[in-house]
This record gives sequence, structure tokens and C-alpha cells, in this order.
Amino acid sequence: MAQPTILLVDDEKEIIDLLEIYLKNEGYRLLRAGNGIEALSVLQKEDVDLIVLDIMMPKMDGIEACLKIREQKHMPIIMLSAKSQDMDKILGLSTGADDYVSKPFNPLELVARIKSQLRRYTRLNVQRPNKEHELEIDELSINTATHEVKLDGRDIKLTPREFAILELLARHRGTVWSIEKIYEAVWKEAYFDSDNTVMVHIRKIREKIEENPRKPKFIKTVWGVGYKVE
Amino acid sequence: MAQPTILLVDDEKEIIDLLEIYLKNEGYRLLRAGNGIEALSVLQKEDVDLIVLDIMMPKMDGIEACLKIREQKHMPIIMLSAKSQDMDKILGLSTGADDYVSKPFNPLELVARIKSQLRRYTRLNVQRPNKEHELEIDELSINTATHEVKLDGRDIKLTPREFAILELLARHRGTVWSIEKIYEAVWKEAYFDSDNTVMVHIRKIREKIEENPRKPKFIKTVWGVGYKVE
DNA sequence: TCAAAACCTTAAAACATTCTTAAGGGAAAA
DNA sequence: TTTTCCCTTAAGAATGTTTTAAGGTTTTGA
Repeated sequence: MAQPTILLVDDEKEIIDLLEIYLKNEGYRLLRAGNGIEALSVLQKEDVDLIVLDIMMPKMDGIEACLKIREQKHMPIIMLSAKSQDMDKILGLSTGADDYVSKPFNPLELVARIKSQLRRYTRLNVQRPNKEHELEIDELSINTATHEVKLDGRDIKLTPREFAILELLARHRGTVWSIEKIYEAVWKEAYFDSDNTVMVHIRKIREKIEENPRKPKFIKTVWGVGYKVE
Repeated sequence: MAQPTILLVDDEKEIIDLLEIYLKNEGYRLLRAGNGIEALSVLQKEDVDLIVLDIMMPKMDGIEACLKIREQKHMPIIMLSAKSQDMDKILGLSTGADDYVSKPFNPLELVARIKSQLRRYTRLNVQRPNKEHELEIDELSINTATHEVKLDGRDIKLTPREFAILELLARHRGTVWSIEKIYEAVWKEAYFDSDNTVMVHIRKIREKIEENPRKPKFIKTVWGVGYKVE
């Protein structure tokens, strides 16, 4: 995330203009929308890292927009509002917003909160599952509820064992799993040395999800140790 | 996380008592500490999910404590302070705190923020990247989970034996390991005199991680004794 | 200063792990 | 019951790592 993209959603142009000055100065790329509907259409086209969302807007208000956004993607949402009552704050947070700032606000405070949110998301360098049972690795998505795997939107058919292995590795991105550990986690029985069944399954998975199974993008071999998904 | 544990750190007993009433009511398990040093010792013994930390405290203040906590484990930290200036907020956030509430505060707002933080952390259902698997020696970082070694951020490829030796030495920084001890720790078999295989491996590691293998910065030779990482 | 001891370097041979393929057995679905 | 799909096994090929061994260099201490 060299230059994070921030989407500002507010019907008051002055507020957006003000924020733009501060945020451009911090090196962010900015997108704007005047209401929730506009915001959603921007999100379809653009890759956004964080959203600043006003609660009070015409057409579709911020709370509704927030819920809709949460259904689709997961990214930090900071709510903005003229109402400063605590009930509003709580409402905002339980709709899935990640933070809340009440108007009138000090732009520096908002900048700090934006940084804080982005920092957290990059620190946990991890995909943001919109649904709990979704694992995403680049263009590969694994749904543990429906047992579906999609590559670039196309359906990939995996057998139960293949699925279990891929899920295991994807759930623990980065961690290397030895063949023995994989066997025990998936088969739930003791591993016998010189059993290459895990290896054959890995090969089958690669055949299905990798463009070039010889040079795998998703499941990497760590020589002498095991396999991992990066 | 059936019953999340929250650590409250504040020197004002009244504040902790007040929070305790609200948070117990939400079903959280509570731990208390009167200053940063106490907080750190609690963290060593207990499994904590979130920390509420006062900035102004005797002995070790909240900012210092926050930094120390971040070095060890990763969990949400919410800062609390009587100072309401924005600069403080920014300072708090850039030390790694995840959120900030200024005194006097509405307890309900704090409860909402705690929920928000915990929700995020469980949503990203991922092992929190704590530093257990990370060994750092200056610009060299060794991750035993991912089996990655990085020098100044660049990937270094080590073979299994090389990795094991480097990990051994890095785990016991400062301690000198004889060739015999290294052999037995890594190969897990008895060492034969006049076997220079460890030496060859040390050489290979140095080739990969040292700028000048003749004048090693990381793996030092202790003449007549063995090797060490300082 | 010199010899001995300790350590370093190199490259090729030996060894180990992982990959690939294909075939057979077994379980589940038609 | 038949068919289909999935899992396992095995063996040779490919790839990557470890060890060996020989000669070189540095350090130490007489």
C-alpha cells in the first residue's frame, strides 16, 4: 500500500474540501462521493483502503451505507457526524464502523485516526474476510461454509482432502506446515514416514489453482521444512 | 474468546472501579494494574485480550508502557488521558495505541470502543502476530514460523541446516556455542572429531547474511571456543 | 620468527527431498 | 450393481542440500 486510497463521503462539499487539504498533504490518494449510493458505485470500480463516511446524508444515509459496504468488502470505516451524543457513537460502532469522530472536529485528529486505522490493517498483513468463513489470497477465494473455491471468479472443484489442505494452509498464512503436521491436521491420525500422499494432494491442488504448477504462486514449498501459503 | 479478558491500567482507583462496574456488566473478565510496570508483569502471567491504559501514571507512564507492550505481544490498546489536546492524541496513536479516549469520558463510549476493538480482532480470525516467532538482530530478522530470514527487508534463502544453526545462535544471543554443541543441537547425533561440516555451514550462512564474510557482523568466531551472535 | 593449532574456503561427490506420473483399490453416487 | 470419482501407493526423475577432503589462511605461543 504505497499510496493508500481514501474515499470521502459527505454531502457538504466544504467538509470534503477541508479534509482533502489535510489528507493530500499526508500523501493519500482521494476519492469523493456525495452520498451512500455514489459511494457504493465508486467502491465497485476503485480499490479503496479506507472510508470516511458522514452519517447524515440525503438518499442513503451513512449507517445504511456502512452496512451495505460491510456486506461486500472489509475495510476501515470512520464515521463522521454532527450529532455528538454517545448513543449515536454506539450505534455507529455496532453497524460495523471502526471509529467515530464528531463534528465539529479537528482535522488533525481525523488524520491521526485515519493513520491509526491504516496502520492496524497493514500491520495485520492479512486479508480482511468480509464473511468469517471467507479466506482470500489474491484472486483466490475460499469459502469454508459452502466449500467453494474460486479463482478470478471461476469455480474450482476441489476434493474434500484437497480442500482441507488448502484451507489449513490459507488459514495460517505464512506459517510453514510440515508434511507430517498437515497429515495429522487433515487426516487426524498418526503419520507414517515415507507416505507421500500429502505430496500428491499438494500436486493435485496446484494443478487446479496454479497457472504454472512448477512455479506455484499460492502454495510454496519450503525445502526441508514443508509448505505454506504466503 | 468466550469471555474476553481486559486489563485496566490506571493509578486512580476510582476510575478503575467505575470501569469495572460497566465492563463486568458486559461479561468481561477484568484485571487491574496501578502502573506500567505492574501491567507488564500481569501480561507475563495472564492471557489478556485488550488493554485500557492511562497515559499519566507514576513509575512508568502509559506511552512508555504502550511501547513496551507492543514489543512483546499484539493486542488492542486503548489509551486514556486527562489531557484532551489533539497533540496528545496523535502522540498516543503513533506509539501504537489502537484508540484513544479523553477524560472525563462517558463510560458507555469506552465500552463501545472496547467492543469495536475486540470485534475487529476476532473478525480477523487469525493468530495475532505476536513476536514469539520473531528473532531480530539489528537489521536481520528471523521468523521461525514462516522460515523467513530478512536482511534489511530483503529475503535471504537459507537451507534447513543453515536456518537451524542461525536460529540456535540467535535464540541464545551472546552465548558461545562450540562446534560440538552446535552439531549435537542441530543434527541431534553425536559429533565426530575432525568433522568440519559445521564450519562449512557457518561459512555458507556468512556468505548469505554478511556483507563481508571475512569480517562477520552477525556470527562472530570466538577463537578456541566456538561461535556466537552478539 | 617459526611451528603448531585453529579456523577458513572451495568444489565436487554423495545424499536427501521433492516432484511427477500412472495404476490399482476403495468408497460413494447413479 | 455399475459407474464414477477419490485416495493411496510406488518408482523413477528432477532438483536441491550436505558432506567430504584438500589446500589455504590466520592466530597463538614458544
